[in-house]
Amino acid sequence: MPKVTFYNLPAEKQQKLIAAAQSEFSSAPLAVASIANIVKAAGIPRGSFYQYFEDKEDLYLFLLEGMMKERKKRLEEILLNCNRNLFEAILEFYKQNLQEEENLSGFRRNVFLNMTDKAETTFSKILITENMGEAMQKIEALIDIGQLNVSNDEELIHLLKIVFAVTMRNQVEKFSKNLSNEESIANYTAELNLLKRGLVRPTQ
Amino acid sequence: MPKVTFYNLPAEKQQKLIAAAQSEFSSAPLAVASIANIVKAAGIPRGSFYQYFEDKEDLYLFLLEGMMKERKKRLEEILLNCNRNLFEAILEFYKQNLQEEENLSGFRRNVFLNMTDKAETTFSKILITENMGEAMQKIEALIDIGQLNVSNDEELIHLLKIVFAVTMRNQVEKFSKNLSNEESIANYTAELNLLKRGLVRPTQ
DNA sequence: GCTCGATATGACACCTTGTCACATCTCCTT
DNA sequence: AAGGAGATGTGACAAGGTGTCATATCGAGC
Repeated sequence: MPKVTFYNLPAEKQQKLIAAAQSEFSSAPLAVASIANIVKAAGIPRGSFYQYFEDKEDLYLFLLEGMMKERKKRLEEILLNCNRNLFEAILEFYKQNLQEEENLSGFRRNVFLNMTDKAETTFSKILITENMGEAMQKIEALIDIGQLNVSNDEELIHLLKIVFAVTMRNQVEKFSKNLSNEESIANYTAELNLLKRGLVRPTQ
Repeated sequence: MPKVTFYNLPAEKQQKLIAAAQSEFSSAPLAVASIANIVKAAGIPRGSFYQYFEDKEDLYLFLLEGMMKERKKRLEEILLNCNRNLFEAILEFYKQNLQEEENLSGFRRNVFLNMTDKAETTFSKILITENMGEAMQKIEALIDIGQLNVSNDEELIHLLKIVFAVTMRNQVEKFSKNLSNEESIANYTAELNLLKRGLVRPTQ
């Protein structure tokens, strides 16, 4: 996370640096992106960069967290619009993500195609707030648990992790195989339906 | 993949290079590992390295593919031992993986914590052979599809992709949160059970 | 106007990668 | 046995990346 000096910067300068970083991380994955390019685009000297962030990854995760928070907010809105139906909402969320990615920068693409554990942890906060208690109440306000085949909080967390894993895999596949939006949505829908009804044939 | 010159090398020299690479990639993820260390450990000049492999990533994916093939073979054995029951077998497979990782090199750890799309694609071949036809027949020889809640090949592929995604996520979580084997197996078992019975409460 | 801690700056040491001109080997032909 | 062509081996090197540090500058309080 940024150092205090970054937050003390005039908002304008912060934005310029963020924009420069977004641009660089859009055209190159973390390992390939260069600080030289970022500071050049932002118009700051190299030494200053290290006043604001620990290193390249620090800045990267900061951007990622910003994106994640914004996505989380969007998902929560969709959930409320879908009567708290998790599966309806997550599909709509997925569709909207693909839509946005059509225009949007390649940042998400690079994130998905190079998923480090730190990025994944940051990302998983979209769906999963892990710590029991207060956070669970918020989840239960957003998701109609009555519809789900779980009997306690622990199972609910597992369910969310499953949905997260499947969603991520489809996103990655979309980028890595260059699927069309329609193909990807069809795949994702099929997998969600499988998830819903169960992978094992019921014994009668 | 390696160039022909690599395969023309005496087996001993090949092995030394592979061992050196394994060691380097065990102590550092792809982006951090250095060719200098590998060639030093293998006792070959830097220039030679580029006769054998395109670059660092080429070697990395080659190692990964070797590991994947070996894992795939192991999974197939387990499937046959488990009467072709996919879920029983995949759990046993998971357990054995954790066991091995206790002693084994940190290579797998670094792979899981830094999953690029290329690595994931290589890896997904453990379970999924994608191309229809011949490959599907092999899958059907190994997995008792009668137990599964699918009605065609396409759905079967989706099912396998789901299982792959969930398995991967648990592996990553195991490493990234430093879970004990027992914790990780308990989580994985819980998620498999959820998958089997379905995430949505059946409407009566 | 002075002082001191915080911030800004860019030259620099150190490290990596991939290449290339040149040396050496291998094996076929004569 | 000599020659030669193509494959392979080799390490010095250019280009470029990272993080640091000595030094300059700023800014608030007295």
